[in-house]
Amino acid sequence: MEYNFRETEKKWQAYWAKNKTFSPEENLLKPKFYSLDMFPYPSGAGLHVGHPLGYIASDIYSRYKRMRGYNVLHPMGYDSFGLPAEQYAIQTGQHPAVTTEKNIARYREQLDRIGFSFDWSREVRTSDPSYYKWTQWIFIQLFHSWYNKTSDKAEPISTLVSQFEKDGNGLVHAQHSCERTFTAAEWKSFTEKEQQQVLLQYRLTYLSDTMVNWCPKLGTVLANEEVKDGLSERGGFPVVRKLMKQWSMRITAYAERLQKDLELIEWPESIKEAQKNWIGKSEGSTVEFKLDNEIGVIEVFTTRPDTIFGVTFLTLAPENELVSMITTPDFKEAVTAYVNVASNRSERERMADVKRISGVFTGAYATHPFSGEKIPVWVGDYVLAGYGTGAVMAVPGHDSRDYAFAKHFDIDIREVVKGGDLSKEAYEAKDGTIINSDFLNGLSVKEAMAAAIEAIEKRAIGKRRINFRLRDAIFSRQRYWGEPIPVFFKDDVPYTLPEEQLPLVLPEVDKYLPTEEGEPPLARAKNWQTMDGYPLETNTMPGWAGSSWYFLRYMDPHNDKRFADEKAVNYWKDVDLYVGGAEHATGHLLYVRFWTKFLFDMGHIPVNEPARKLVNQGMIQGVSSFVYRINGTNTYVSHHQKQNFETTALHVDVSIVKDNVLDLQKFKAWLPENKDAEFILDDGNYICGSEVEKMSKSKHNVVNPDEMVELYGADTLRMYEMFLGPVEQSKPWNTNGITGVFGFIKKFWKLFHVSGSFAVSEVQPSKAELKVLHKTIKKITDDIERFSFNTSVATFMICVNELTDLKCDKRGILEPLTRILSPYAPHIAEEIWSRLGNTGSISGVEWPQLIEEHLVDDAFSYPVSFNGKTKFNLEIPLNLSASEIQERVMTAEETRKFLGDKEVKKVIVVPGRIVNIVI
RNA sequence: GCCCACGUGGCGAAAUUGGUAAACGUUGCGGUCUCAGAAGCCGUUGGAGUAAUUUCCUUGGGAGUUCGAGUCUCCCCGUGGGCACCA
Repeated sequence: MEYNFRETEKKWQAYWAKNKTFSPEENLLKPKFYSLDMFPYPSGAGLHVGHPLGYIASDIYSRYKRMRGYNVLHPMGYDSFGLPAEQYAIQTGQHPAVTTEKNIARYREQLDRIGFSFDWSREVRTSDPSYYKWTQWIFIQLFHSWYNKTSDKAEPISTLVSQFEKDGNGLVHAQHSCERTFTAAEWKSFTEKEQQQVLLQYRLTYLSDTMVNWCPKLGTVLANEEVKDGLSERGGFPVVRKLMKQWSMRITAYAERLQKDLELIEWPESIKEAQKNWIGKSEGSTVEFKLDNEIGVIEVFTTRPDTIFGVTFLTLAPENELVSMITTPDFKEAVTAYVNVASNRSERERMADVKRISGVFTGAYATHPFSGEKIPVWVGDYVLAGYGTGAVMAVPGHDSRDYAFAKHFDIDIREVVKGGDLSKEAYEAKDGTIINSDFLNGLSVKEAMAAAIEAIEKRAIGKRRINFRLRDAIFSRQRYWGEPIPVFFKDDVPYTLPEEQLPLVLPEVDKYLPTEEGEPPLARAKNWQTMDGYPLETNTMPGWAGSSWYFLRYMDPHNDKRFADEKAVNYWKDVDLYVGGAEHATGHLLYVRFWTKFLFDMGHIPVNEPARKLVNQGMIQGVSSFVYRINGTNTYVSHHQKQNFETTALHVDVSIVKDNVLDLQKFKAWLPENKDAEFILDDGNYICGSEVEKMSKSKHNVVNPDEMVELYGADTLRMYEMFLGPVEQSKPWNTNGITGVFGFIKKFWKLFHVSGSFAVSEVQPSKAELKVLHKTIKKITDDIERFSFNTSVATFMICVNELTDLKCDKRGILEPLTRILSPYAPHIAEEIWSRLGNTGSISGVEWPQLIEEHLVDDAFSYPVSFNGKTKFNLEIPLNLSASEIQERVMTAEETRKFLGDKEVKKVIVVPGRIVNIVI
């Protein structure tokens, strides 16, 4: 009679696998629902209790949608290229493919035990050649494409070549990095090599000398989002700026669309906001300032053209080429010294030093285009070479950086927008009236902006312009464990491999380290370096390449003719529900949008965005335990006495700590160096310190789900993880409440038992029982639709308690209840479903119908308060449905008996709630 | 510095459109069962007053809108996240 979850869960997991219960049908007439989880990187630490949080939520939703008649695609796979496997390989000499395979097997085993409804026949692995064949194929498509700003989409490179042949590049409106202009005749006179070099500067993936984030310790370049505060995200090693020949992806071509299309998708505001910040669109104008002595002009970019009359100096970035040209002899020495110091400072130093103001006067002057005033030109490292034009018009009155600079060097500060107090700080608000500004006087900031831009354009000294903070994404990595870039070099110019030669398989190497000459590990491979005698590219792709299109591969994962068949792509289209962590906001989630838009432009897929709805699951954090070692000794001091000593806090494995008390025997056995450890105790116990942190192997705070499944079963684990709180919220893992959920499963099982044996009654349910059932159906349906699974668990508990009180044993109630429980606790639901005499899986059964009449009470009687005093009970006729009553407006006549002669216009009744009285 | 989110019992939390705040679980306390324990089961558990039906207070702080505010508006405080010399 006791519910045997171990046996039952194993039985049904085997059943699902054998019957392929969760493979979607080949039925294109049925509506589709594509439910996707971000696939995991299979790390050596195995799956921890944080991973399943999002997977459980999407699994509940997927199972629900299946019962609602949708053809559901719910796949899972592995993001199996990555740095940890490679670093492990460097240390042990073991091939990353071997460790990855082992880790995947472990993940799979752990995932299976939780009872997910994944269609494993569609599993993908990014490190599998049959998969990365198509990652390489997409790379080749990007290589052979350019971004035409006129049509506002990517086009084949051939359309660009024909424009060059017709008109040269003067009229081409493209996203590119080509600095020369040429005519059609010149184009035709170019050698093959010259033409290829030009084309490279237009391709959507291109090779160029780029300032990159070089991490010497990791021996590789890193993308901007892999660098945090001048240190590598993985490992925390210093990162320096370095000029290197690198592949990049021209994501900047899509900046505008990536920003604008955020409006079309149902993603969390915080993610949209993060992407907007990252893209960093700013609208403004360029302005030219003519330099004295006919040297030329300084072009600046400003978002505040309205403050142009407040300009009292110009500042150039130290790297700006103009600096050496304009500096007058008197200032040469100082300027050269300053530029040298600035260029030698590392990115990290410059960031750490934001507060320090530095700069130097060049001796040169420019003329203000409107007032004709002489404006001094300075050099300052607060101006970035890589943004805008590398030069700014300084308006100290209305920009805090210019203000600080002017104060420091005692430069004139001029007020041109009314509203602030310039003796204290710059007035940056875009709100106020323009003063001291000639033809702009009296206008608002907004009006002045438009007027100033108009005047600038009229005089042809500048143009309206939009700048983006977004940079092109560096695409090469000097690593082994990644997709080889399908490119060879002829005459130093890159060419892509013929598509029929894909995949370009990762070669074997003797060591996973760079060569002595500093070439990437792939340069070690024998019989690899050439393609018809031409050398192959030895860089590999970054981690995000494989994950930027995997959602498409699941649609048709075994196709070797196309990344996915057209029919499949047109049916499944895009992801309806995407669940994953918010840490990918400006990485994966931006790149997958970029590649989707590109594939859409080229006509390969019918959608412009990869995922309609995104839900971020929170992180389940670990509670780390600490021991305190007295410095220079092998003595550990208990938490409360540690302030008396100089100690170092060390992470200790959470499995040998219970309620903050350390198991001393286990601690001694844990690590060899602990064998002779001594302790200073509190009341005979060693008390550990604790802290909430991210779960990770190195912090020894990882809790695996296996243990929970073993103790309480998968259904309890699933419901408990949901019960912990909203899916979106991060929270530390604790098992305090799990007995409550475990008790629920047991009580539910008990409902089906009469004196020890399984039985249900065929008697018609009572009114009260039907009310409990339909209340629950309504609540659970609402909860699932709005992704509020924690409240569902509470609802189930209330329902079971009420039915237990009613001693309900009727099939008419218990059978539909089993159905709505099945997405949450599928194993016990399947078992009951089969014991009730049904064949087949409960997962294909229809979701029970909600009958609203059952929710209506026999009589409504509401306590009503009026003016905080008058109290009476208001009764409402029974013959109205719940929704009718909700909207029912009572007439004055009906209410007069309660409120006497007061003039009551109407009374609004909300079932179960207060009444609104309008007088 | 800028942008965003959040702040409710001892704890995790609920309150869906502005409508009885604290559902559900846990912890603690009391009881029942037991040789004993585990597991069940029953009662109680925001604060204050009361012998008691019951009354008053309470959603970080302050103000406002409203018949009515945890929910809406403004200011302040605190926590978390994103961006960070981006002109």
